[in-house]
Amino acid sequence: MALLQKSIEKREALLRATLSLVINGGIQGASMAKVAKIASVSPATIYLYFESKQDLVNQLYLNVKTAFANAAFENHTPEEGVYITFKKIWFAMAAYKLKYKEEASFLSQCDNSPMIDEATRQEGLRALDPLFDLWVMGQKQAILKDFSPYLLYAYGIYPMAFLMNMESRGINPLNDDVLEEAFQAAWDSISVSKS
Amino acid sequence: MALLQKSIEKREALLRATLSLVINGGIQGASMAKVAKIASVSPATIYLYFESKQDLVNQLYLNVKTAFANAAFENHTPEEGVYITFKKIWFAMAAYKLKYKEEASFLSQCDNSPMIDEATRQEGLRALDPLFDLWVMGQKQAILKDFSPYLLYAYGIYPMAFLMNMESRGINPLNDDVLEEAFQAAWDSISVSKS
DNA sequence: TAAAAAAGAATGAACGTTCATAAATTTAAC
DNA sequence: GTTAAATTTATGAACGTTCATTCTTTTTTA
Repeated sequence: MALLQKSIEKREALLRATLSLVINGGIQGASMAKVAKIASVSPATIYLYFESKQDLVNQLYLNVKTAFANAAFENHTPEEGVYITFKKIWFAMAAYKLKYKEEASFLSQCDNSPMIDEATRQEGLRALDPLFDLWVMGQKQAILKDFSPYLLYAYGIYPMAFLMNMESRGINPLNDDVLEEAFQAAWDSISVSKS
Repeated sequence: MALLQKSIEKREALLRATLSLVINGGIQGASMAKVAKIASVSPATIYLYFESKQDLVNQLYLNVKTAFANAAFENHTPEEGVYITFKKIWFAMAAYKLKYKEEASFLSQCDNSPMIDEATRQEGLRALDPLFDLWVMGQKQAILKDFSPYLLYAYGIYPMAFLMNMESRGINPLNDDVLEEAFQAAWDSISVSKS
């Protein structure tokens, strides 16, 4: 038990080391030697926990994506209606990204680069299933536009990544007012207009 | 003159080679040796045209970003009003991204990774100045929401990158109808609602 | 023939990964 | 309950390769 605990800690230290290196220098900035050094471990030890560098990065991706989804759906209560539920998810996602900036930056880096296996990417996407269910529910009730789930995601969620990037670089700081504006824009883009 | 022409061609061959390697394997997939081979040139020759690998990638970024902006503002006629002008820009951008998928994929890869110098990134952003002018114009006329330019960009333009990624992976094919829907979502998100 | 451009070979450093070995832990015997 | 064998876990050095870049030489151009 103590052993298992120790193993888990070492595994997580390796994942954390990889995360911090990737966000600062991309995947080519995260060499196995550097990862090992930061995690206070021999390079060879990494291979007791991960098959390869690719496996290490894939698992990091799944880890972070899952944590993100867990945060997003922490108080998931679809019975409260589409608008309230979406708003909760949206702000929970924003809160996660603001709290865990490194993780958020890593995820947005992964989404547009060939760094992650396509299979792993697909697996990660499944963590967002509750959101896709909500799309369907909203469309049945004629609250959400009759768009493909990806189009709804592109406008409902994806822009957050851009805002977080700008926030991280200090270009466009986020506060509660800006967040409210952003949410309003998201809702206006995906919801059926009331005119 | 013939020499200059030849030089320009060789330079462009190098940029093209880099582009195709980066989009398929990220920046670490684009080794100088591979770039040289694809451009039918010795590795040493690259250094007659570019200072370093970083310089090569930076210049590629500026090249592509400029071409993108040129396409976006090709028929730029702000005197036609905010809505028409934005719609023209939006569809011109979409057309460029659909026609030059490799370039579009490269740009979206650059935007979320530390692959490009911050200074170069800033320089590239300036190519989009006409769009930012349009934001101001729209806000003065109370047509566009009173958001920061980045927030307007996040919802007006940025989602396109996501849609193009999905299109490229064959996950969510784009046709004229989907494009119209996407534009509608963009406009609804950034424009003052008519209620 | 002088200068510029390009080539290929060579550079040391860094890469991901593996190897033989050493330390730590568990198991088994008494 | 102690000890010794067996097994697991971890190591640092070393592997062959590939990296970005440079050096020397050859080819092309003016």
